[in-house]
Amino acid sequence: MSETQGAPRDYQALRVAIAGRAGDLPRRLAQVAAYALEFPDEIAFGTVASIAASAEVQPSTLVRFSHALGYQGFSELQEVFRSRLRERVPNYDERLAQLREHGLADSRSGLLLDGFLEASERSIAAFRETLDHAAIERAIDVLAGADIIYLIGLRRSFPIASYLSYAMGKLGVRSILVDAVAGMGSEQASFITGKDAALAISFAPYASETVALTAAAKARGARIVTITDSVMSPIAAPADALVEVAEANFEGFRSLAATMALAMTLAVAVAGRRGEG
Amino acid sequence: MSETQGAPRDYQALRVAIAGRAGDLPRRLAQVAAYALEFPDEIAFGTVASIAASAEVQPSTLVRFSHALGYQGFSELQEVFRSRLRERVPNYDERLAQLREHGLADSRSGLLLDGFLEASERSIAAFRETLDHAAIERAIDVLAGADIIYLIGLRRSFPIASYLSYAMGKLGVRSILVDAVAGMGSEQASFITGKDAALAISFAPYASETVALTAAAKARGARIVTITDSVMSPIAAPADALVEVAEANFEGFRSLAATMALAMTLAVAVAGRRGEG
DNA sequence: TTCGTTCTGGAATTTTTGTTCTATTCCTCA
DNA sequence: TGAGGAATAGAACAAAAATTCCAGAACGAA
Repeated sequence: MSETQGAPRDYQALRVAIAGRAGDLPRRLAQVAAYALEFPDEIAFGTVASIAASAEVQPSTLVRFSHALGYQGFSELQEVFRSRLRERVPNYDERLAQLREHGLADSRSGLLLDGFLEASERSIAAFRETLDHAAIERAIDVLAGADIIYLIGLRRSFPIASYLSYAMGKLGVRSILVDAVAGMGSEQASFITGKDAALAISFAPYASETVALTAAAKARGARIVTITDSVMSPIAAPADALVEVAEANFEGFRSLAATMALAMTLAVAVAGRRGEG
Repeated sequence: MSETQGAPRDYQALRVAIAGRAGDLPRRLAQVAAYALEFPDEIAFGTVASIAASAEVQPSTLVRFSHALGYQGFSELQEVFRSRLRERVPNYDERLAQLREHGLADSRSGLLLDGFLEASERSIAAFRETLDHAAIERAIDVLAGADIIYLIGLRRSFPIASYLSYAMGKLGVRSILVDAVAGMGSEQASFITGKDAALAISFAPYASETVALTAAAKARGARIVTITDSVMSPIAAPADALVEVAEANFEGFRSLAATMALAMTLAVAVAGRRGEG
């Protein structure tokens, strides 16, 4: 019966309300407030029990928190968090309309293409969020200081390495594409010296040749720049500079979009750095 | 206990699965399939009862639908629809905030990276708007009907060709990567027959070897699929199927994002088409 | 048509979920 | 230092949810 009044109906207003009251809230409620602002998606989709566990409070605390903000119960508060996601994912409706317009909505290849395009978008978005700018600067420093850059990337990473080879060639940066055709890889790599650098690119499951070539380059005194998907990667350890890229995948194939943009950046930035010096 | 296996874990893959099976599904399940593709938000947020009412089916039908797709229950399917909203692509304002947060706004490499990432996004968006679905279907038809697929792409297009070589190898589609190392290209291409197809990729300024190799393949009776940036391209004329892709560029380097997604689509679609037949 | 199989609707059942309640703990202030 | 009041944890409960089950309808094959 009784109408809920003071409680915000939309997410942005709720954020302001939470932030404003966070100071004079009891300990556990303040804890929930901080959690809510940091993990809104959890609040939107979780259950009282799961959120409570994740925020390390009791389920009843969430209900008290909701009451404190003027809601009748937790469900009412949760509805506001859900509305935020309902307020249309950007472009989503337009994209759907496009899909229909092109008659793709019900063809397999249309959905495939859409899936790969979206995986690329997600990769790019995720890379923006997680990227470590300092790491990229270090990578540029190492590569700009090198005499010759050896590009090591096989299988899925080979397109990246070969693109770098093309771009660096165009920009006048001396580089050698180490391809493992007929065991040539280790021979090519044997010319590497302490004045050079190796740019190793590898993603799970890490090609063993890439790991071996990187280790060999390191052993010969070259500096190592690594592009990979995790600090646990076998080519992470020898790296002087490590850039992490986590690509989204679709149908078992990972996007290359973020890594490719990173590769372009490195090539242009290294050329630029040298041009200055 | 028993693990769910065949069922897709991410939304885009699930869409493909639903669309693929919609044809051979019983009446009410097909009705749910159509509803799910049209109102994914409802599935993500609603309850079995509310969704059932909205889709005009019985609650049990939703559970049956989930089972039909390989899930243990409706909740498992719903989780996939929720993941779509969790992984939503941030909008422009959020991106700007990220840029500032990372302090990239005033470093050269940060701006470079942002520029290349944005060029990729623009390419993807533009491709979505201009794409010719029928052309892609024709390309898939030609490639699926071929005995061996010869992949022709040099310079900037070489990463695409080499990626296709990798993906097709993984998918069990016979292909040969024509690389022009030491003039080998024309020799490799000389084995091509009328049962084969050539997939030629080239963008302005078109590499003369690519043009020559494509013409040679055509002369030997092979069917030609072309990925290029204009119908005026020198490899457009001999094409049996032509897919146009216009990539955005930044600092003189064109993105590869849209072309790469197209390449992945072709590889998976061709493998899928062959799997059926 | 008849038989057997698959599909469907709706109620019954079980599980999960949100909320309430109360004993206990933690502060604050005299 | 101890009384009084607010805050909290955790169990108990009631409501709502997902899932299962089964009788009957629809469908396809013989």
